[in-house]
Amino acid sequence: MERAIRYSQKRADILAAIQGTDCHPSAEWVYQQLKPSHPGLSLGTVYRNLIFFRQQGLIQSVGVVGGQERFDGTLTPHSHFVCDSCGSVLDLPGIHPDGDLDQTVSRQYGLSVQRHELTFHGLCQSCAQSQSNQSDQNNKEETSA
Amino acid sequence: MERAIRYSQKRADILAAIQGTDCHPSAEWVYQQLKPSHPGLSLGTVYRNLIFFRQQGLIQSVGVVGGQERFDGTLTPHSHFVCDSCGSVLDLPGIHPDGDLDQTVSRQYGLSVQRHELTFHGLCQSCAQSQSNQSDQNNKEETSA
DNA sequence: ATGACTGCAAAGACTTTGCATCTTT
DNA sequence: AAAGATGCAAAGTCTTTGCAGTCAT
Repeated sequence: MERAIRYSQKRADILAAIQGTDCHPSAEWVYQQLKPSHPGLSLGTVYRNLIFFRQQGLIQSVGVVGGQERFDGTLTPHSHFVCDSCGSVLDLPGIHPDGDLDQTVSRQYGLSVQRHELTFHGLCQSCAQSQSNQSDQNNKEETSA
Repeated sequence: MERAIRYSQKRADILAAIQGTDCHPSAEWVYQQLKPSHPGLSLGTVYRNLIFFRQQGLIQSVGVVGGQERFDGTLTPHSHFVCDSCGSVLDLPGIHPDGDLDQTVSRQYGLSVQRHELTFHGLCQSCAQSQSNQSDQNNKEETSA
């Protein structure tokens, strides 16, 4: 017998929160986002629904950034950029390897490849800027010392 | 003043353990591996050295698999395969995107890209096999019931 | 001797889970 | 009414950290 699925208002709103942002939220972010409209919301419920949505294929995980798992409501193929300074995650819509790559790797290595992730790391625009300001200031202090 | 670095035997052995395996070990794995030869080893020391080696650029992180961070002593460009069933991590030496890709993304999106990771997911050979055996058995049970 | 490294254990952070209660169907 | 979903809080995992003692230079 199939297990029935009930769409509570909270469940729907948790999914909508993920799908309605491009910040690749963590469980905590979703919880804080919905707390005003759902005062009785529990963090455990958010976690349980994230697991549920991922099992249903409605969202995917972007991986763990700074100790927290981050999620993505966009399912079309795309890559990600992770800022190693502030932890922000950006979509890179145009960037993705060939669709045949999974099959190529499967054959070449005798594996059953189902998907791949291409993730870039570095500094986002604002972190790169503040870091260069920082080093400007350090240089100034060094030379004036 | 530069901070002096002292190479204790434990530190050297922790690094050697990582560099001497292709299993992409976790902190716990390194700890269990070295415990026989270093009975007084502490897990905290392993963690501290992993952080140290990564800062020194001697190892890199493969990311978090099944809740545990996994490390890699191989620094040449290559991709990884993660088995979503057993959590094993494999190197894919031949597979890696163009070297220019980081620069392309930097320009296209106004970011300061420093590196990228290409990671494949699916089932390793042995997990794919046992899973197909499992479903064979399930089919048998269903049809005979 | 100095300062870096380590062991130990406590603390921290994130996530999962058991159970009673509430909701959806 | 039945079964799924939730709240709450405890527990579980992995990792970090403070402090006192040890070790390399």
